[in-house]
Amino acid sequence: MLNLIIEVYHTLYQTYGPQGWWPVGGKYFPEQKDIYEIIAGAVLTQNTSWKNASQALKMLRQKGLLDPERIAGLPRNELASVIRPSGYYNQKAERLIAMTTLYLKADKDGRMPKREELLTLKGIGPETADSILLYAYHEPVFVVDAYTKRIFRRMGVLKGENSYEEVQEVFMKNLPPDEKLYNEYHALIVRHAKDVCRKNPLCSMCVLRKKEFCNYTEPWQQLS
DNA sequence: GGCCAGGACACCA
DNA sequence: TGGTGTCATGGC
Repeated sequence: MLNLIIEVYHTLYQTYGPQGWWPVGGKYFPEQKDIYEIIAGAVLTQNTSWKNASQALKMLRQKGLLDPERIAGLPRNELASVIRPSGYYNQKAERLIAMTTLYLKADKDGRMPKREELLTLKGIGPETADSILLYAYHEPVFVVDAYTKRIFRRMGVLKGENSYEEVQEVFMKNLPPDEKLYNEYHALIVRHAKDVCRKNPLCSMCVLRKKEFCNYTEPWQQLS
């Protein structure tokens, strides 16, 4: 299992190369985007294409609102109308204001928000919380999403484990705690799922791995 | 014109 | 716990 999870990473990286998700940043990449912008992006992209989310970010920037102090004090309706392109704008406006308030509180204390704190906010679930910790604060936390579960279940790596934390544990036990690795791996999974998984009736990994270990068949294939 | 995206939550059995 | 409905725009 250990080799498999690492091997898949290398295969994906060799196939697609670096995905350039939120800049790896920190001391390694000084041009890193502002932490707050990454946080806002994480909320705005929930169940939404990055194109739509970035449109909303652009609107915020144009109006000079990509600023936690201003967003925290903005009426929900006003914020909602600005972030409209990201969809779910009423929900997201409320979530973004709550998230921003927590960000400011932590920042004032010179620290980062804790995972438990993030999860107490309505609308911040495990994936968004971990995305914020990983992509904004460079914490070595593996981000699990629906693609991860689907792909690795098809491959047989995941079997019974279903909950977010269970799946996360499988990856973190089998990978070194390297935030740059986690950053790239998650982005590569999303890239591959979009490129191949969705368009191919067979397991996506079959394409990369030449059907060496995948025995997945779609339900309609089992019938015939 | 239908499908779905870098989710989360309330509600129900 | 597991399944389903809801939130909503814009790109393909």
